[in-house]
Amino acid sequence: MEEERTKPVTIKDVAREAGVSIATVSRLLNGLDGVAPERAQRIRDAVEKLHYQPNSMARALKIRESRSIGLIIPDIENPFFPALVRGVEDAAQLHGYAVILCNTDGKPTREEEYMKFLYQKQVDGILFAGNLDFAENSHWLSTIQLPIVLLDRRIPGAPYSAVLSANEDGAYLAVQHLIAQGCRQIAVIGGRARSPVSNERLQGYRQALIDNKMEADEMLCKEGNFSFEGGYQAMESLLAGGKPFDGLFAANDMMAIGALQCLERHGRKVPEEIAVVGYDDIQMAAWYKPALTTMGQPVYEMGRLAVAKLVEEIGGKNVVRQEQILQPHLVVRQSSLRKGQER
Amino acid sequence: MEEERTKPVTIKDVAREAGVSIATVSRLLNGLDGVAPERAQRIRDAVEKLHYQPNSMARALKIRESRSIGLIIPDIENPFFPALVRGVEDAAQLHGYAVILCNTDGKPTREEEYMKFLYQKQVDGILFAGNLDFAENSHWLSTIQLPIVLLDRRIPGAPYSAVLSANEDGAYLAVQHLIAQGCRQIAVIGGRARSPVSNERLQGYRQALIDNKMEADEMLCKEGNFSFEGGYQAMESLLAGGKPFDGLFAANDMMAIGALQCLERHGRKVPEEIAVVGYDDIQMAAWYKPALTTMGQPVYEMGRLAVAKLVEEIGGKNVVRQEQILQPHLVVRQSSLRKGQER
DNA sequence: TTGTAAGCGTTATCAT
DNA sequence: ATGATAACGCTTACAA
Repeated sequence: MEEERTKPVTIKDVAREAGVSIATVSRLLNGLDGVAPERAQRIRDAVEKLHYQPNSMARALKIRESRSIGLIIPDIENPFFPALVRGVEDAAQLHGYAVILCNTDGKPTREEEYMKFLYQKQVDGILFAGNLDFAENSHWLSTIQLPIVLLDRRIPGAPYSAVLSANEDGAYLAVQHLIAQGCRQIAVIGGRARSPVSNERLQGYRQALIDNKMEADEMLCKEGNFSFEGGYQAMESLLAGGKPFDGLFAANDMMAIGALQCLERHGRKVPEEIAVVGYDDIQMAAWYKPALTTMGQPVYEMGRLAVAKLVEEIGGKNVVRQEQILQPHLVVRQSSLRKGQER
Repeated sequence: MEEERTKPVTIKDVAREAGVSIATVSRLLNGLDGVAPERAQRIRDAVEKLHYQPNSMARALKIRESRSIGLIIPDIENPFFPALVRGVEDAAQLHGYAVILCNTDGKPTREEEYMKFLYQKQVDGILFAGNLDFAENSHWLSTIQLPIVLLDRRIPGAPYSAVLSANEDGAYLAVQHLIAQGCRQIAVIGGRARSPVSNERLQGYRQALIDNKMEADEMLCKEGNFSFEGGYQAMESLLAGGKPFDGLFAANDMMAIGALQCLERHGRKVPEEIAVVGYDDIQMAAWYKPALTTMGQPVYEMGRLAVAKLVEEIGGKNVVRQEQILQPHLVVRQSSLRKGQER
């Protein structure tokens, strides 16, 4: 019935079909007024008939915006990130942006590669949840004029807006809670050494000890790489250290669960002997046994806010650098609950 | 020292800087031979000096390929998908493709919207892990000439290649295992009614019953929407049904864990009273207590293979439609293990 | 209100 | 070996 098309249909085809110029088609499609109703209808019919879909590459090239953003995260398999990604994706879609997902494994080289990749891809902006370690010796990053919003972290010296949660406050609350449960020797497992998130949480831990006139003990401070295995190993080493402790704060839930698993293997009772608090409130925290006390964060909301801020910066207005800091909240569960056991 | 640039640097700038024509620059950058070594070096220096990054939009427009692919999935927060996404992402990156991530919540309308969105974005191909009824959409889908590879599902009537795992076989093995553990009345919780994945697993369940001369009982078959809550509700309804059963096969781990939680609430012993097998082998399956017996799939590998196939189809060669079916494997854990308790 | 035409930054054809 | 130059599909002055 209709002719077979093999080439994609362009604005030219629509114009020809409707018997108008391509400029008129373009105007109508972009919602500019000044197109006669009668021709407007003819154009709409043609669009319909030919299944015309504008080529967004051509459009992007012309108006210099691709309507896509990059999202750089360490690892989508880390249970903290899916909810974040979801928030980003939903908000981006609402604003009409496509999201290009990039996993870096936390490797600085991959972070830099992806930045360049995204820049070439002409993304309008980047949501960055990495460590930016490469930036120190990368003149390149500062020369390009690309809106960047930091997600879930503040990076000292990086001149970008950020959306994050109050990690130091959160850790402080977590440790306060342990103390309120009667813990007197509180061990801690941090994430990667250079990670700002980890450092802030460690800082909150220390501050809580100080405010409660307790001593921070180097032997009770281990590093766990934010992973299950890291948490397990750290606990192994804590136990081997011989220094007694009755509480544990882990800088994320994965490590907390690793530690829990190790404690169980060693026959140590949680929370009776050792009370445990994690961070992030991943799904598993609620389902693990014992259920894990942890700090919840408005992750999805963080994703949304970050997109909103990025879109704002892309728009060019309100380019004030700004940190949006959300408050985490304590979720008390079994792993830290010693009922009426103050001493 | 150098002039400040505010506009992005183009191939023109490089050409001027190197004192050659843009054609020569383009040739060098595209690895075509026929550029004098001396000039080649001048060009490379200019590229370096100006931090030139080719505009991939312009390139895409010209050569009609965007080097990006779309990935459509129901929900990144469902623990099955992160590993899949990871496999896709890694492979895509290796092939030089950007991945545009799209969450649909399993809603056919969103799936269709995203398809069109991606088409406009000029993706070179789509990896589709959704439920869209392709028969209804075949018209516009066939007019656009876009390579599509089905991921983790076979969709009846959809004329596309697919990478998936043998769901029917997997379910069959799972149920066989339950029977080997002595189960005689095996209940089942399926996913969404329209989901091909769910249907195949239910089919495997039924076949195993038939081959063992056991009766499938409608009262022991519930639907759980692939979610934790769905599994919980389904078990609630199973228990309320009054029909006794001593085994459960759930079409995914989330539902299995929901069911486990419900069983625990009701004080039913697993695996002694009821043995449970799930599907997917998500992280949590190993850590839940009791640890969940489940069917593992080479998820990451599926992602990789799907990208490989898609890239192949984009390349235009070997456009034979093809199903790549990977084998799932049984992971026996505590939730189904009745030691020597055959009867 | 409408059309013509000049780009956007590339690649590729054609002379030279 | 190299350089003009014409596309690619779109937006947008500028003219009419």
